[in-house]
Amino acid sequence: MPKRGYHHGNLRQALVDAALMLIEAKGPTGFTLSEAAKQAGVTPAAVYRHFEGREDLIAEAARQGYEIFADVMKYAYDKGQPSALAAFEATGRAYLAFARKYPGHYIAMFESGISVNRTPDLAAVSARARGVLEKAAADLSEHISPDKRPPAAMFSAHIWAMSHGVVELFARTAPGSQSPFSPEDLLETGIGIYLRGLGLIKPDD
Amino acid sequence: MPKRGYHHGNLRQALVDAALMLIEAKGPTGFTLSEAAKQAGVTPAAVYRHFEGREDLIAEAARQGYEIFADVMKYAYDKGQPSALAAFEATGRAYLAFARKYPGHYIAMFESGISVNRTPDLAAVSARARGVLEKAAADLSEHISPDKRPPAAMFSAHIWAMSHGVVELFARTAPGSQSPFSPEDLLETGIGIYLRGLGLIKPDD
DNA sequence: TGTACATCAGTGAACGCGCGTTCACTGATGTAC
DNA sequence: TGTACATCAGTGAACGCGCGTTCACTGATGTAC
Repeated sequence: MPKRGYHHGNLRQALVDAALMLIEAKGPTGFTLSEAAKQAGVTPAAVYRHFEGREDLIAEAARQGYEIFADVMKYAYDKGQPSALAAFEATGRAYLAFARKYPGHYIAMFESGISVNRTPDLAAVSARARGVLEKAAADLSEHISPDKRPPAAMFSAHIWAMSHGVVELFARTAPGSQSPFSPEDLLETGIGIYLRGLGLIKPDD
Repeated sequence: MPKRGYHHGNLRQALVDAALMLIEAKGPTGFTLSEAAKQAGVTPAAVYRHFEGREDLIAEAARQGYEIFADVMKYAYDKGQPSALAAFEATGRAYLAFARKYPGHYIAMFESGISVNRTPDLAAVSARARGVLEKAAADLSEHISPDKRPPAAMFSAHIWAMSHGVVELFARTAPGSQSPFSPEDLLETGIGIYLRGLGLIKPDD
């Protein structure tokens, strides 16, 4: 911690970080402006130099989350190239890894109730994230014979839903309490079975 | 609305109903004891004749939700008999139907942050609900050759996760805004592809 | 290099609010005789 | 059938609390000359 005089130096980001910690620790409900300010070593009123209010601060936390999320997904996608299948599976793993590594961001993004259409910024970055997943799905979709190919947006939605469901139901609780399987295993096998259903993995592989 | 004297008559249930309405309308955060009391036409203090406090009231709402949920799932399961496949698919549809029809209960159960282990009652009824899904999965699992059969608890978890994900991501927003597919279609096709992956549906069906 | 001044980022006191909860109370209901 | 009394379900006033937000302010910083 650098010495701190009257001026903070980087209060804006310090507040976002504090908000993320609080959200992670106590849920989006538990987060309060005052506490975030206190944790950043500053009066509640100081927050208003940098944000319009409580909601605005959460939105910024979510925005940064989407930014990281989109990057992470893109990186996984690229790494899986040139195999469409490998790229797709990698994004699935990346989803869960993101939720685990950035729980505060994840909660701000998906559980805080802030709308993705709150600001153009937020809408843009969330669209970018969704775009990566849909691109991965579209690539993969090329390998399915056209007559039995579901829309790419549909199966990217399936995978997104399963990933989100695994996070919410099985990755959030005390380890091992909810289910005998790790979230990673659950998602890996789930996606595997699903892809087999699409004929993209050999039945006996 | 029956006439109301000094005594309410059925305040306990009236409070639960008010809580459900409020939760549905404003999320688990928006719900307050005082407002629920007001909506039931009663002083906030009266709540304490029937509940230990705010949390206790939410827990009761969740408990009633699990009760309905378990019944609904069981009914769907029974209706699908004697076909294990039909029974399983019916429970999937019932899941989504429940989330749609009882949004307040659903939120109280899965998004309010109350622990299922809060009381023995709550734990029991939630276990009953999960039991139905696992039974349906176990039945179905009989039709998979033993050497390539995943644990029943695992694929019931897969389906639960996908169902929950569909509800959270696609069934909660303004109709049609989030996705070009209806949640029902999404879940139906998703489960279909998944079951095909397990070899339980013919590849070209 | 030194000084005057504009700009900016924080303070701290105050606000009104609605919350959950408590308490002594009172009005209504039901039951024993 | 009537009366006394116990029980119960509500009232209403009060509480302390922490919240988000506002305001006039002041201390620190940077820049023009």
